[in-house]
Amino acid sequence: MADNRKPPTMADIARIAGVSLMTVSRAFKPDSLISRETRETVLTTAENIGYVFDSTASNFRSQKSDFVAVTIPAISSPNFADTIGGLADRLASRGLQILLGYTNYHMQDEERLIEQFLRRKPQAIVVTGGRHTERARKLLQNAHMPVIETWDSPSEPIGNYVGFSNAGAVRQMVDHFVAVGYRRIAFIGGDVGRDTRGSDRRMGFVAAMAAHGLDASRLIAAGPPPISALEGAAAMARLLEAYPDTEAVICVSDQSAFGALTECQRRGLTPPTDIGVGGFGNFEIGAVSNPRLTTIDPSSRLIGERTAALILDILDGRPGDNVEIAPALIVRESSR
Amino acid sequence: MADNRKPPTMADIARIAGVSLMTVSRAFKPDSLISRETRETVLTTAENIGYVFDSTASNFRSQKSDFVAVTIPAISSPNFADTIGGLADRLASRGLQILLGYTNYHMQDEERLIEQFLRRKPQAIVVTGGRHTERARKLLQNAHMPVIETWDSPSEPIGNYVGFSNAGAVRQMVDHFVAVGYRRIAFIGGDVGRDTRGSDRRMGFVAAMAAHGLDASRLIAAGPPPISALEGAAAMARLLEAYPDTEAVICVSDQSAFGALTECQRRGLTPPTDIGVGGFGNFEIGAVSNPRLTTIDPSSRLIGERTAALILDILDGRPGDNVEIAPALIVRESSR
DNA sequence: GGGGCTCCTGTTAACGGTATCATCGGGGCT
DNA sequence: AGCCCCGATGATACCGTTAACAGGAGCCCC
Repeated sequence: MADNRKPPTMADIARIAGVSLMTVSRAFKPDSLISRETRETVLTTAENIGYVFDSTASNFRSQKSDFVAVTIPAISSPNFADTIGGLADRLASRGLQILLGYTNYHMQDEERLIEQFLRRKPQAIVVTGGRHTERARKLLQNAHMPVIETWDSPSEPIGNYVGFSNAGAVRQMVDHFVAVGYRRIAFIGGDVGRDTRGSDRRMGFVAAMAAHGLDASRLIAAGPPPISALEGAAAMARLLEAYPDTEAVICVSDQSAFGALTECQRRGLTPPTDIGVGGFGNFEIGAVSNPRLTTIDPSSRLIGERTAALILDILDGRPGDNVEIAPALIVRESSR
Repeated sequence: MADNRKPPTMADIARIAGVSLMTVSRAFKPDSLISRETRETVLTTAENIGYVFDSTASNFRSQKSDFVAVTIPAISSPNFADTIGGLADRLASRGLQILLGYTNYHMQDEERLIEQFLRRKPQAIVVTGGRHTERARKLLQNAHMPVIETWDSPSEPIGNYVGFSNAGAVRQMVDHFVAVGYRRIAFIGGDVGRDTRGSDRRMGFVAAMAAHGLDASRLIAAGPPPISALEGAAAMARLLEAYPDTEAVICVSDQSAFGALTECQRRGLTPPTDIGVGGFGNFEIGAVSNPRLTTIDPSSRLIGERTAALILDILDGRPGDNVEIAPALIVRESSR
């Protein structure tokens, strides 16, 4: 309990416990060769003098950290939070810690984050999406560590990926809408060029409409992503003014879909008969809204878990296979 | 571009650029004593050979990291996400990086996280709430670094705090409800003993009701925190079965309040006349629901910004003052 | 009795930066 | 001229842990 100037080190423990420094070090590694009682003596001594293990020194000497670096667009999105949760839980069992950063949906910020993270020599790096700045791509390629892209199914992956085609997911929704009879269908999303997953969904919408021989020009850009429920509502208002005969709307997220829904109701339009509404993400809000929202479930948590498994596979020298997640269309009362 | 076995170090740069190792080191510190052109030579060389700065070695030698450790109950809560956002943005300007962990509303998990984080020798540690395990308190007290508790106004702070009285915030809501005429008021929260901020709000409810001479026995525990909208709806159903004459309900969060609201509407009760509903947190959902939710705005982002400022004050040797945040009551259409 | 195990412990040398102090050239001042 | 100061650079030691290797004790088996 003595409060000296310097915090105690393993050398102090060694001296007090009457063993060598190396023995102290071994006492802190769970699977190392050391007798039960020696370990107990060491750990007790450590506890007594208030020793705190120095991860920095450990990482430095062994030339590898116990970090896995992860970048996501926004902390506050429930989807990405679920992914992080699955990832963190699975990695924790191996003593790996998440180093989390968010990009604000800016590739430039992502590049900066990646650069910062690489300085820590993480065991692996996980990024969201398959599009990055030129420099970021180069950094990742030269990083000499597992690189996992998530939430997308990139045509030219840097390393591995765990994700799905955002365009394909929206196609499912369009197919459903067309099948139940909607024809004049619109799309509400964020501004193009920032949120690449949102852009992909928009492109998927256009392609799917074209495949059905339908007009795909009803596109509303609601501002920089992520677009909120309020922005979704405002976009819905603009949509109905521009195209009053719109029969259905597909939104880039459940958040915005919920906003669009409330705007419809404010105007006396009752889903699903007056208008069909679809979202994306399977957020809780879509399950409690009235009517509940038709949506796409991207299996956010599963993405995280599979990413963790993939990382562990690669680190253990097993082959790391890309994972194609199959997003599920969930039909609820907001569409026929 | 040569892809040797070992990644290049400062020594390699020094050799190639024809300067000493120490000069290379200085070239990477922004405010160090080095001529403009020497620095440029060094940095260019570094870029050419694909050098990546080793933060671990740097932190190790200088015996201080550029981390600030932060624990929050859950990643997915918009409130904590905003706090993290404010904190991270302000700290980034000083090159400090957030080391984030979540406790799942478990003090035990928090203790484990704190122990893990302290091994990294962060510059400061930020925890959510003012209640911790005995051991966690001790660890923090002995940590020899700034310790900030947030989202609470602890009676016995470990170090400093940036927060508010959760009980006091709820008192404002009760006062408002009573002032506009509600009397038989209930409270919906999570199970007691886990989420201490939620428990504090519940206690604040009971105390405030007592102060008005009103009965405070209508307390519904809706499960382990955080309680979702669906759980809020279920709790509302139970509440109305147990106490059909309830005039108003205060919920521990906007999420649960929104669920409660939908359950009321499902039963044909129209706020604010048939029943009053209040939430907590000023989430977006309360601003887009119909009717919009009366709530408390805890200034989540401000908490993060003030926490960052407090940390920088202390690190710079300035006096660090505790910050009392004043949560604002926002009256909307869900209450009279 | 000796060779070859296994199990445990110790010795030594790093890992890649930075703190610290020394050195050196040149300009301004007395 | 002599002195000091200042900006720029270099030499060296060292941060706390672990990799790698070297024993030594005890045991089994031929």
